[in-house]
Amino acid sequence: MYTLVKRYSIKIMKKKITLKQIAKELDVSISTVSKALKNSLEISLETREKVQAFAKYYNYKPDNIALSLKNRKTKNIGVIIPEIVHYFFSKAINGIELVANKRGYNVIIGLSNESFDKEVLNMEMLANGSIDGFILSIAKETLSLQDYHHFNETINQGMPIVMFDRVIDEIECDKVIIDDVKGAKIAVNKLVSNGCKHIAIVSTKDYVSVGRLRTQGYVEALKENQIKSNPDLILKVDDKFATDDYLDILESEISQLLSKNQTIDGIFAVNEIYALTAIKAARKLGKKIPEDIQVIGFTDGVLSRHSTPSLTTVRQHGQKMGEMAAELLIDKLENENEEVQETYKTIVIETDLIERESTKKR
Amino acid sequence: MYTLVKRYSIKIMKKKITLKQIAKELDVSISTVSKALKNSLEISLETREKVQAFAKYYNYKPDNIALSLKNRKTKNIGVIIPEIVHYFFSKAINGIELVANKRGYNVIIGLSNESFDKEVLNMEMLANGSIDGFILSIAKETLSLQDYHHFNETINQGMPIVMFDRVIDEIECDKVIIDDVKGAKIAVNKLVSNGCKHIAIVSTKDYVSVGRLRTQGYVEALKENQIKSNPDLILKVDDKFATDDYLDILESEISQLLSKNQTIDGIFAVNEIYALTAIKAARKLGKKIPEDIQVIGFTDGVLSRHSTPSLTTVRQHGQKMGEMAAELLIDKLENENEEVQETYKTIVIETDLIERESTKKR
DNA sequence: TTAACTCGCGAAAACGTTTTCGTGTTGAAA
DNA sequence: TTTCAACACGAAAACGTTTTCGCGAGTTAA
Repeated sequence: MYTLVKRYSIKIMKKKITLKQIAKELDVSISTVSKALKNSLEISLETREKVQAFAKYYNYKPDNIALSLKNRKTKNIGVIIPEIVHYFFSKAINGIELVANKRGYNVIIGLSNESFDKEVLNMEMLANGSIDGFILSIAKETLSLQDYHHFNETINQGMPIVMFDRVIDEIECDKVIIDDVKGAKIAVNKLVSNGCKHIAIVSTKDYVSVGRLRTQGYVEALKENQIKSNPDLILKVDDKFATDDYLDILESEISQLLSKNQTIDGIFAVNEIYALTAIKAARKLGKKIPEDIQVIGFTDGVLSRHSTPSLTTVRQHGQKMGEMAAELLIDKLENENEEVQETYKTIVIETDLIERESTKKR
Repeated sequence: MYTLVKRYSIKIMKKKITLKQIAKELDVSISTVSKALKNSLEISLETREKVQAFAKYYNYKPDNIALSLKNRKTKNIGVIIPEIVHYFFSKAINGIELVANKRGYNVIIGLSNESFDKEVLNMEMLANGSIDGFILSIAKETLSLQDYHHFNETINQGMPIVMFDRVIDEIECDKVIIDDVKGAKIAVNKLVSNGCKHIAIVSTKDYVSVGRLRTQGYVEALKENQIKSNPDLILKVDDKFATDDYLDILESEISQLLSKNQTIDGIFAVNEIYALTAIKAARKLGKKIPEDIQVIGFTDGVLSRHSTPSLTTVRQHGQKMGEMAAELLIDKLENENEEVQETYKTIVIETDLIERESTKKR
């Protein structure tokens, strides 16, 4: 890494201009300037035109901070997510930013890195006036600690929260989720109708709610198809094994599962990495995908589309979830006055199945 | 998509408390409260303790907006990037957020979606007091239009900008870049020393500076290795073909290149998608990777690691770039007073080669 | 001529801080 | 007793807006 340094001469700066300066220049009062810029009929046409011309020339724009202080609202929304280098979450932010921008709001990002402390810190940092409301998805550590005081305190302060994807039932706020159980059922049903008799699942430990719910959907779907669920076929791995450093451990666990249960002909994995690792492990054991084993992953991402074979997935619509969350939050922000009786919505986004090469064509 | 609505009874809100309210409750002046909370010796120990206890009980925190107005700084930095669902940019944000948070700053995200208008709009929206400075990477449309007035205006207003990755030489500001020419040379040299005689490049049109520079590095590296560069082996595709909708077109272009030049035994691609598509096309033509053709991609991402064969890449250190950009910006923000003679730095981050399965082991 | 009105504008408060500059009270030194 | 410093605190300005209210000058109607 090296550095180049250049020196430049001083530039004539055109600093931002204020109402006060305009007033002084034109020899009128601040009030008059303010009203003239709003085209108030209270001010004579002559004065209005003079002020507007001057303001335009100097490219006057009201100061956001002063406006925020006056109006007691910032037009910023805070987004706290576990990580950003992640297809689903970045898609969600994309959706949030889209809607926020359209409706005149800015988006402030805070990353919890799945840590409880960082989540709390980030929220405290933003809750002191920087934003009007939160959109968030809860850190895994918070979920396992089950300490939700920071959410409740924020809500009690009168700051609205919208949770998405990783939510907690007991917290009273708007929520945007997918039906994990149903999504898992769709996947398992697909495997069954594609002829699979012995379907395994690669899931996370139960404290990650999405893992728990998807496992539940798997079990229910089997039952509905009159297939006896076999505990040996349920693998719950520690979720840290989805990070690159632990891929080997993940692969060997899946490998063991497949070796001990040679009859497995279908795998449902609760995320992309698990699914791809399962395919890798299966291949090393001489299995062909999808001929010998068919694989479906939950969570659609770039990997699914570009892997070979490409992966059949349950699509989560991250962007849509972000959009809905933003709409929900801004609706609440802009109606704050009238409503007395609070109502909270939970929006459930439908999942759908993207069929690719890891399942058989029918 | 369906919606559940729940109703809850009204909660007793603990709204945020202000200095004024504390002052009133304790029957002292606002100034006294302010000083007491800062533990100023001007205030008697007794009063200080009383105020601090009260403030702690009511969880007093100074209002950020009021502080911003008073101090004329927001402790927010604005980040404008072309897209966020993108490994490199999300890594960069990760780095930015890391440093910003550590140094007490928040990060406001604006997405240009590669559009000039959105870039301008986003910057105007944020420049009116919401932030103290910008970190940005320029939209492709802006690069092709070569209209940079918004950057210059922002800088002239006295608001610092740090550009990263996609930068413009003529703009006077701090920059964080990689040495694209050098990175390309590293890749091509690797192919040459691995025995490749006929190396092709899959690049973008020249107005995308990184494409142009990497092509330049490719040409120079060939020359340095006494290999005559063959124009037929240089494919410059429209960069929109990197989006999923146009993958087929991209693939057929690469296919043609390979069919017409059967001697090709090495491919250097300026991004991950191009590289993976090249592998796909080559395989369909019966070529084995890396035995028949070795492939190296610029830009390391998730796909490179998880594809089969995994892809040898030139790593770009997106996170590092983000971190450096943030440090640079915040350094500038916190030194604003003393410096008169402006100096601008350009930091060049070294690239390195990650060897994976798409090149031969030596 | 006077009362009532309209017109055009300015003063001031408010939002929540921080900080400078008083000011009244106390105690001690002269 | 007088003088002066130290002490403990308050008033007010400032940051940049918006908005309510008041006020003087001019116009109209009685």
